Parts: sequence; C-alpha cells; structure tokens
Amino acid sequence: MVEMKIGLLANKSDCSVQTIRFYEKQGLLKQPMRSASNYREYDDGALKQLTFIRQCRSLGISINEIKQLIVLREQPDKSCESVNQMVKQHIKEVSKRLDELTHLQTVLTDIAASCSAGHSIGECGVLKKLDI
Amino acid sequence: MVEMKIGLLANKSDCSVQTIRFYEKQGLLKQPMRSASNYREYDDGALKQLTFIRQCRSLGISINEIKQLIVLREQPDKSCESVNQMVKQHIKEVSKRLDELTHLQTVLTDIAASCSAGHSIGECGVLKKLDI
DNA sequence: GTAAAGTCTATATCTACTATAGAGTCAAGT
DNA sequence: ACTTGACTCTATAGTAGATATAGACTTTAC
Repeated sequence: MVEMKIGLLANKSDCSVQTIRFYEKQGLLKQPMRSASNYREYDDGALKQLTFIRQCRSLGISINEIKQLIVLREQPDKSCESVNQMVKQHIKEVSKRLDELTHLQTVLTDIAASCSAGHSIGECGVLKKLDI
Repeated sequence: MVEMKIGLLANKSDCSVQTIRFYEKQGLLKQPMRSASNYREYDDGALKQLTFIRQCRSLGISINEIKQLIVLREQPDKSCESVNQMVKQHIKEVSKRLDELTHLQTVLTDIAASCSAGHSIGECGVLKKLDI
C-alpha cells in the first residue's frame, strides 16, 4: 500500500487517530502530505516511524527521549554511547519501581488480611491499618 | 504542640507546602483556622488527617478513593465491604503492573545486551533492536 | 530598621494522552 | 440526486497528582 489516511495508519499501528495527531504536534512524526481536501496522506515510511515510536513508548521511553533518538538515528557516525546510557538508565528505573511495587504488594496484602469479622466501618481492620 | 503553620505541618508530614494546599483544594483536608494575617493554623488533628492521606497515597490509593474513605470513616456502622474491595482491587492492579514491569525488564536487558562493539550510531545494536 | 524566610492567592506547567465541539468530506445505498 | 453514516479536520479542554512561578504581604532574626 502506497498511501493511507490517518484512520488506516491508526489501525496498522495500534494507536489512536488522536495520538497520531498528537505525535505530529510533538514533532515525533513529520508533517505528512495533504490531499486536496486537507486529509493527511501517509506512506509506509510514516508507518515505520510510528512503529518505532510505539515500540519505544512501550519500553517506557519518554517522548523527549524518543526525540533525541530520532535525531541520533540520523547521525550514523556519532557515538551510540548516549543510546546505551538511556537504556541502562531505564533498566535502573524499572528495577527501582519493581522493588517499590513488590514492597507495596506485601503491605497491601498485609492490610487486606487484617479485615476483621465484624464487617462494619467502626471495627474495620483495614481502615485501622491505613490509619497507621 | 497545639498550633502550627503550614511550613511546620509540611515538615512533620514529609509533604510540600504546595501539596498541602493542593489537598485542601481537593477537599481532602478541611479548611483550617486562619490567623489575623490569614495564615493557615493547623492542629494535631490536621496532622493525623494528612498522615492518613500520605499513607494512602503511598499505597497507590487515588485522591478520589481517599475522599470516599474519609466519608466512610465517619459512618462507623456501615459495612466496610467497599473498603475491602478497594484494597483487593489495588492488589490486583499492583500484580498486573508487576507482571508488566518484569516483562519490560527482560526486554530492556535483552536490548542492552545487543550493544555492538562499534560504538557508532550506524552499527548500534540497541537502536536496531528498537527498530524492530 | 532591615533583610531573609515564610506565607498568601492565582495561574501555569508537567506527561502522555483522551475527549469534545463544530465543520467539512467521502462513499454507499436508494 | 440525495441522504445517511463514517471519516477527517482544527481547536480547545480535561485527566491525575502534583510542582513551579509571580507578585504581594507578614513574620522573624539580627
């Protein structure tokens, strides 16, 4: 397929129409050609670019970081050190978040276990736990 | 201590001054007394309330849910079923997020491992992985 | 008396979208 | 030819949970 409108691109990329327009406004997707009636016309290059963006987003890479990656990709001779750093940084952050959530899970489970038999707010073991 | 201004309350509750004002505007903290010069004057009850709020927030309970909890706490005779449900729901969500992050961690680690020796953008294994 | 630190309100900013209003366009069916 | 529904357009507002800023006022310390 050579050309497509925004709805089809959205389908192909598993991404909403609004999100595509949003990425364009953010400068992640370049402005596409327009039809006579001002409809956006995309080619397969745009689909590739959008797939890259979605892939990065699913990995927790921020829009600003994706912007940097897009610039970097166009300078094949430069060092890729910053790309590696970015990924390593994300691994660190995900590790940290995993630790936090694991701890949170034990606390929540403990709280849930404290549910008293009475089933009234006044004797609610859960609320008492929340109150420290 | 019987009375304190917002800065001291912020210190005691490990919470910024702006956040306290934000919670007040959201209806989580009731409007405190005001001094002659219009400064907020808090008592220990406010500190307890704020501590409860922060405890809930650290457990991932949303501001709207905290509002519900605050209302519930004032009706000791009602059933605490909804409180239990809320906690159980959070446990589910945290589980789901843990699974997602665990998977993300393996993907990121795999990507990081693909860093090629060349150290240039053009032959960057990391970028190639990101490009699918 | 003065300077620094604290407080006040109101408003803007952040992230990554999502939703809505109101208008225009296009294709299919009758 | 006409209408209906689906699609697209722009611009704007809303979401969550804060955080930051501007400009004015008050209090505290020296």
